[in-house]
Amino acid sequence: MRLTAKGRYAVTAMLDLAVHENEGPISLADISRRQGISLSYLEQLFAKLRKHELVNSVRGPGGGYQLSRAANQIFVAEIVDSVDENVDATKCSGRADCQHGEMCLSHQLWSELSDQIHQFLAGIDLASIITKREVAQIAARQDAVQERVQEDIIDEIVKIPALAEG
Amino acid sequence: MRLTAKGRYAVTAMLDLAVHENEGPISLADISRRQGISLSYLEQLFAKLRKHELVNSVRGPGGGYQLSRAANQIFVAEIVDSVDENVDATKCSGRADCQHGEMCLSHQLWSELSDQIHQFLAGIDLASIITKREVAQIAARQDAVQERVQEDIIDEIVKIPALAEG
DNA sequence: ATTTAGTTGACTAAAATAGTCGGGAATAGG
DNA sequence: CCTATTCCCGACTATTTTAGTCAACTAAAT
Repeated sequence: MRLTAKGRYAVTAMLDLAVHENEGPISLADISRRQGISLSYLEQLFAKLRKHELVNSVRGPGGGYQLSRAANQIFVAEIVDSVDENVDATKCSGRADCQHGEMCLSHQLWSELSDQIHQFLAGIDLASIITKREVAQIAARQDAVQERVQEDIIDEIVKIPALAEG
Repeated sequence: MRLTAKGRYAVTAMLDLAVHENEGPISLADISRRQGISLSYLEQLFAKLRKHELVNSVRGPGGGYQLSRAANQIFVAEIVDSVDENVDATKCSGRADCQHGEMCLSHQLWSELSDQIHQFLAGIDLASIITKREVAQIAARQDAVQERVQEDIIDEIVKIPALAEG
């Protein structure tokens, strides 16, 4: 899972499409003007978004792009994955350094964390970002989860005898 | 919030420190060997981690680095922020394109999403990553949250009359 | 036909990434 | 004191990614 300006551009552009969903096809020129992203760069990004079937294209005058599905069925993780061409560098397949058992530990740990982040973004759709209240609700739930996690961690810590004296 | 290989290296190295927490100072040479990250690159990363007071250094033979706090008090978001030198490109301060009200909408939406991701990573500490069971528990709860969100979405969808026929 | 707008591919400037090199300074052990 | 180890620091470099340009082409609407 990678999260760069490229992914931000893609999500921003998709949000622009979602916001203007009921205005027919939206041209890249419009998005370029509104979001301050160069037209040619948008072309590259939308080539990938189209390939991954996140948008439909309409050619000719009055043409442009539309979301391929309802905004609440398009998730942030899909968008980011589409433009990032995940080469997945977290696997240490074939790496000479990564054969001796313990060595892969951190890689594996990161991989798990990475999955968490991906799942998190896979649960956020464009519609929920736009209707701000929903985002706030997700945030509230998220906070609740984290509070519970932290409580549990503290529980575990006090159980460790070695840490009794600090 | 950015998430690149650089941040992964930093988190991986910090996890290595956390795993070997009770073995005294850990040299960068050790981390380099174990994690397959070049020594000089680690030096750059640890210069930043030290500047942000996430690690302490011990010079001389037998020296190395140690976590500055307990592993359960060091959070992934801190590590990533330290090495990424957040220049925060999401704000459209001074941008000529971003003065006309509606234009900033997507930027703002992304900014909120970015905050979500940051909060998510700010709730995950090194210790909880290492004790795998806890990670699994977090994952399970995360799934539960996502299920609820998805259920809610489905609830909303069935309420939309226009979608009754598909 | 002409214009609009997507499609494609090659190319490029600038930045970030990942790493190198070479010298320092602190410190433990002999 | 000397030496090996290790952090510390800055300059330098190769590679990759980012972001963008350019040009030619195809589809469709008027």
